[in-house]
Amino acid sequence: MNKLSEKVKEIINQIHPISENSFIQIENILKFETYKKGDTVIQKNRNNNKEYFVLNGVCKSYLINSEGDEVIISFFLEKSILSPHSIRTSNNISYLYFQASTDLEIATMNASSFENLMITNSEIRGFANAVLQNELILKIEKEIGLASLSAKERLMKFRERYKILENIIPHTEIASYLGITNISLSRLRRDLIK
Amino acid sequence: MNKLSEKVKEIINQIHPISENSFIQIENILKFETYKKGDTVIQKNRNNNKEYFVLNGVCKSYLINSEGDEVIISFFLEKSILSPHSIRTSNNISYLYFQASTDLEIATMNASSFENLMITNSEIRGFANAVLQNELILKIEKEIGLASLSAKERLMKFRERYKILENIIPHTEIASYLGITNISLSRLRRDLIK
DNA sequence: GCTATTCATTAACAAATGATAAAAAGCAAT
DNA sequence: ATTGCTTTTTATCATTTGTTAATGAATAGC
Repeated sequence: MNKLSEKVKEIINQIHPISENSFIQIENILKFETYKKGDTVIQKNRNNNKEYFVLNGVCKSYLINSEGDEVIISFFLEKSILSPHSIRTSNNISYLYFQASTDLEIATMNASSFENLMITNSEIRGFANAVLQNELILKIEKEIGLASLSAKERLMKFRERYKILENIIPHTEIASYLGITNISLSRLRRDLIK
Repeated sequence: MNKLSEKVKEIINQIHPISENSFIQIENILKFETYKKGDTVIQKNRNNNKEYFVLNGVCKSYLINSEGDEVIISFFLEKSILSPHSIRTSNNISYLYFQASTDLEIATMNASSFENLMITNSEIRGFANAVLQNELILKIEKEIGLASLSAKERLMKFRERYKILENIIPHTEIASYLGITNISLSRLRRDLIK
């Protein structure tokens, strides 16, 4: 097995361990892609029929709000899975942008092929459900943070979860993710040094 | 077909129309329950193996944050579907509270039976995926609201979506849902009268 | 190395939101 | 109707966060 497949296996087993046999079924439909920093991985309102594993680098998802500003929804670090196809598309049309925040190495699967594996293999179905659960748990945690924590507390939590990002990603994007202005972020960074 | 089944059919077709034949498969596993205002529908950390349709009344989901406060996550109005089992439980253990905000009429399905229908019937699978998508879309919309709108704008959006709620639900809960204090909510209500 | 450009910080002030406390309004039980 | 209890509003003041503008730091391209 090549090194990249190995990494996919690691990601899967970290979320929901599956048998070697089940993994081989997944491996058979894996493809690999690379993106340069700034490249669009998935374009909003365009066709998309893939599932994604982030093997190396950082990817972000975002939307444009009614005032025309980018709102960062999520960061996907190395060794993680992008939001599953079933919830980020409707009729294969994406309703989010996904963009490479750094150079990216990615593994993909055809979403229909994966859906077929899910149907026939209960282990893989279990894995897919675990991914869905994790997605929602993350969203709820973020929601609770936005609804009930101060900006300073949100930044502290962000630092726990996304240690490296603060040195890699433009602060404007981190601020957007946290729901504050980049000026506020700068102020909080100073306050937290003390 | 009884009136309650009819209502379930309406809910399903509003989200993702399915054939009469597919609906009958669902109807076969429907059960009906009622709750009094204030009753717990699903208890956090307890076993749960059901899917839910809200036929009448309003249900809320919430969590207790680290400061011990209730944080309202969602409201489920009449003719809607509770967050699907797959994403609100792990090994059938719920990680959210669901409570009746008003007297409730509910239809339930055994989640495992429904999963089997999903596996064998692609229409029902399509319906289930549509429910998942809607769930995530709602979450993202809420997230964007919390991250990029003022409290006043969030209240205005809330009023568009949940017209009736402001006269039914304690304002403390609405405030919690909006991520503000009930005092702020009261202030905003006054400001918006002008 | 230099310049242009973007990104991050700082300052000063304005606006929004929170905290506390008290008053008013609504509601339920008698 | 009266009492007691809960919810909502109002007022005052403190704190947080946003806005605008200016400065400083980092970076890419030449």
